[in-house]
Amino acid sequence: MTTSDTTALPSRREQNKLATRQAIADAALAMLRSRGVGNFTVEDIAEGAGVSRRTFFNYFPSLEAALASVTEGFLDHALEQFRLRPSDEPILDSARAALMALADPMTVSPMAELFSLTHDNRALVRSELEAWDHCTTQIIEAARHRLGPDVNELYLRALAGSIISCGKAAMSVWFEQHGPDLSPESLASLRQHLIDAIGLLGSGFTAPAAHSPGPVQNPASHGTQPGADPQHSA
Amino acid sequence: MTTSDTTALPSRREQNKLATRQAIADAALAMLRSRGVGNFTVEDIAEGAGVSRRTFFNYFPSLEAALASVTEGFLDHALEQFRLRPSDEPILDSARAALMALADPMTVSPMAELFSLTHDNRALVRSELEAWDHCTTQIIEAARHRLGPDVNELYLRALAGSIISCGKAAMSVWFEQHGPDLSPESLASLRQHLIDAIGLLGSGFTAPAAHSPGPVQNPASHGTQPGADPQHSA
DNA sequence: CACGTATTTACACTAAGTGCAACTTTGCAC
DNA sequence: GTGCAAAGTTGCACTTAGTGTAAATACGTG
Repeated sequence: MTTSDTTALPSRREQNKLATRQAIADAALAMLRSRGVGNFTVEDIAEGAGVSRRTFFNYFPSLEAALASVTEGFLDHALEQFRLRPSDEPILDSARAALMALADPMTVSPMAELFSLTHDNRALVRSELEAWDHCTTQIIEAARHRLGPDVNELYLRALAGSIISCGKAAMSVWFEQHGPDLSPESLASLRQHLIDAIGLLGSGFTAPAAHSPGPVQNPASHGTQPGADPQHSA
Repeated sequence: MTTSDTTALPSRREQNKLATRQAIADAALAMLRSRGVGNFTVEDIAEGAGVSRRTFFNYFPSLEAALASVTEGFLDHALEQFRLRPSDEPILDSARAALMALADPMTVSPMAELFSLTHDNRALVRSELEAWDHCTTQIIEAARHRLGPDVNELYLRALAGSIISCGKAAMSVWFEQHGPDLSPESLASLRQHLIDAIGLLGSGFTAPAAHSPGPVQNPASHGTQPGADPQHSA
């Protein structure tokens, strides 16, 4: 308690660690930008961050992990929103609201860049998957906490996994359509994809629909309205 | 086309390759069994398979990949079942049927062993995730093929991802409850979990329910029936 | 059997990741 | 400020992963 700060004081040491970590992550992204995937080493990143190779490994277990920290930040943001939702809100509504926070320019920007730069790399994709998976377990924890200790474990995991899958689906479709375009229109489209995906989840995927259903107004606030007729055969 | 065989003839060379691949995968699993995760190298596996280290890398890009081939085989089996379903069947019904094939002793056995042996390894888990993810894209392809080229891409991806998530959830809950127990009762429980998970998905997760709802008879054959009342607020 | 092609292997090399001990910085008490 | 202990950084040595290349071996076919 040297200086009674307004909010949590990370104590110089913590601050420095955070700064170093960020410097490394930034350097990694910079390398990715300038040299392209696979054309630089951990040593390059360390040098770019003004730190020794050994220190790099004190912060990240691998080159890929350093890049995946972007995704982690992205997802942590959504997670935080989720935790802030009132606990009597239907879970899918909370999920929708949390995902909505991702469609903010500042938040998607690094993610979109990472998307466009990695696209086709094996090891990178693995680390991305790990980040999404970690987010899933966090949602499970948050939801368990919200719903009490007696919730059906299967319900919890299937739901959390599906929510994440919907988020991933929306992101990937959006990116495929708009690339790294962050214009308001593009972001509106991302938001709509997120809404639609959660809508599909809430209605049990009863409406295959045709190609792009266009910006349908969010059908109902309590997203679980099932589609009118379950005409999903060919 | 040297010999017009009844079905695809793998031609000695192909056979050998397959055999080598299998020998390597087997050796990897054997090492995992005998030494535990992290206590053996690629060289050990190669030696165990009677093959050079370089040859190992001709077949698998990493040690983890060799182990994940178990998971791949497991999921490929389900995928195959999925592709065999009539194309006018509701997708969730097909998914349930395909997942059901996983609850066969011969099929789960290696998977269950892998589960029990890896449990807590970082790199291993990454490769597992990759396998599930690969399966997701395969489902997307299969579903796209089934539903025609005009399906909403978001629908496709969100659905495929959710199906996989439900399968994963069922597997993990089952394993946590039963460990590597492959008795008929245990397998019946796995089947029920898979049915329940797809049921939840089909009904838009409208029923948090309490702990273990017990073996509910599969509610309806056309799995997409939404729950009676969408009462999912608190 | 002989020949062309596919596969395996040995070898060499770069880079990942880790343990350890020396060194530097920070937080804190006096 | 000075000193000290704890936390963090670095260099070094070492094992293992993963890849390129060219020689050797096995296979399929005439």
